[in-house]
Amino acid sequence: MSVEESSGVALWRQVADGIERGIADGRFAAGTKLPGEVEIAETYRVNRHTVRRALAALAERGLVRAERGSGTYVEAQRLAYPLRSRTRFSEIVGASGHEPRGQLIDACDEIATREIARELGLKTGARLIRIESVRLADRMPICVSTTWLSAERFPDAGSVFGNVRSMTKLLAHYGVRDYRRSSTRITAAIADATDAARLDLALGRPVLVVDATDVDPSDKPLVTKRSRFAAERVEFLVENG
Amino acid sequence: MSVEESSGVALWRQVADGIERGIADGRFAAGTKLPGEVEIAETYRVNRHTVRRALAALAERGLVRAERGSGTYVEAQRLAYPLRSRTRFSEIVGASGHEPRGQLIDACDEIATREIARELGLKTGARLIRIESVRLADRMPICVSTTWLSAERFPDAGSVFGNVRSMTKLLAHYGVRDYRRSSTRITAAIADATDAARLDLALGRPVLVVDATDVDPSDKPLVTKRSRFAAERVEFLVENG
DNA sequence: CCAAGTTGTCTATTAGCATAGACAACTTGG
DNA sequence: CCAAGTTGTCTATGCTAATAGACAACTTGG
Repeated sequence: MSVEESSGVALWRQVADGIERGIADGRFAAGTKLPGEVEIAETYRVNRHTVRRALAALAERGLVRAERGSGTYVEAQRLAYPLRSRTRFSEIVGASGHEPRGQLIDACDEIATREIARELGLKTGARLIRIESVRLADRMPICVSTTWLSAERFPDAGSVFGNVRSMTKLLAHYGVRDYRRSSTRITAAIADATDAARLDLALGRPVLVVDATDVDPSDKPLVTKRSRFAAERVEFLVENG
Repeated sequence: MSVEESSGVALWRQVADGIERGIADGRFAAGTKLPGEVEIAETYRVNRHTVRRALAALAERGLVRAERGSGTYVEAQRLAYPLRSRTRFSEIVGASGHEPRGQLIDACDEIATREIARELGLKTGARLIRIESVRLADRMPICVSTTWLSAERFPDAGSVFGNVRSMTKLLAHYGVRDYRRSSTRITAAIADATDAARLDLALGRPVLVVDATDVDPSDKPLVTKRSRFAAERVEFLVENG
């Protein structure tokens, strides 16, 4: 709690480290409000601006989030999202102790572009169903996905998804007992207005853009999708070897 | 080896920590010369003045010692000197992996002052033998001692010490099989010219002044002494409880 | 709607950090 | 004794840290 003088470690850094330790050891639980800046300043006996510098450093790293007029909150721990051959949103979220949910935003017919046709092993111009959905952990939106399936193989997929609210269940509905992730490409972008609204995210926040294709056990492509994850809510884990 | 920018940790502190780690893991052995300030500055890619700040911090803590015109040296680790009931210079030094040595400087007869007489349980004016000696670990002087013994009980103690060069052996020579430290008083002073010469110490460096009396198993006083330790070479350990 | 409490932003000042260059003072090896 | 290399000290400059105060913008609870 106390700060050292002339130690070669900046005061704001000492305060930031102190708060981070408080978050790590549970004194400041995820989602709760930190003490006000003035109170923190009194606790550490530093100027309020020094506290603000410390909080800014923590916010930069995504550990806390300041809400003007209200307070500064401990960010929920990022959802650990392993990228394996077997990648299932509901399983990953469930395993981390949260309740996975899916929500249909829109479903419509579309014609395959060359890229999507190649991913799905179809011919350019083949009939597709495009599903826009958002997936949540508890009530926190994690990602929005645009999913393409062959309209021939999965007729009426849109309304099916609207009922089961899960891609795994949708595929099971069409007799697909198992599938796996064949390819994953990751990049990042800035949330546009649509992303921001759907993810309940501030405009301009980073999103992780994931292009992925799932295939059945005989490597035949089933679905291809582009998902946009709220970067501050997830952390992809790539298992090497 | 590399330095971080805008981390809230001052550059000089990062450099100091780096050097300290080098000392701790043996890359810079005790007693050896550190690279020159210019070389260190190039290694860490900082200004020489920043290196000097780092070295000053280490010197302040006694880890290094700068010698003008020559270089900056890693201070030998301080000798751990436990202050117990059983305090034997040769045992303590030997246990820490160094070779203990004693050296007679001078021995003469003296008349007991009131203070020394009280310590030794004699009458003021009793005949004493005073021994001036220096004790070393390997070849490094650790302390100079002035030792008083009863001339009646330990006749010719001076020449005996000159031969055995150890207080324990001197006492054994007179049939004392065991003894223990009964009292120890510690204070500090500045090395005078005599201390400095005998301890191979710079003038003005601090010395630890220890007044102690050893007694036999029946608590009869044997010897009393005043020792002056080179403070930068020892570290007294007081075992509490 | 209001008052209290919160974060956000601005100006200003002081102190320390880091850099740069120059030279003095000293040691060492030849 | 000299030259090279070392630490010590001085001046100077630009930048960041830390402090202080004031006010704006916003949220919350009553």
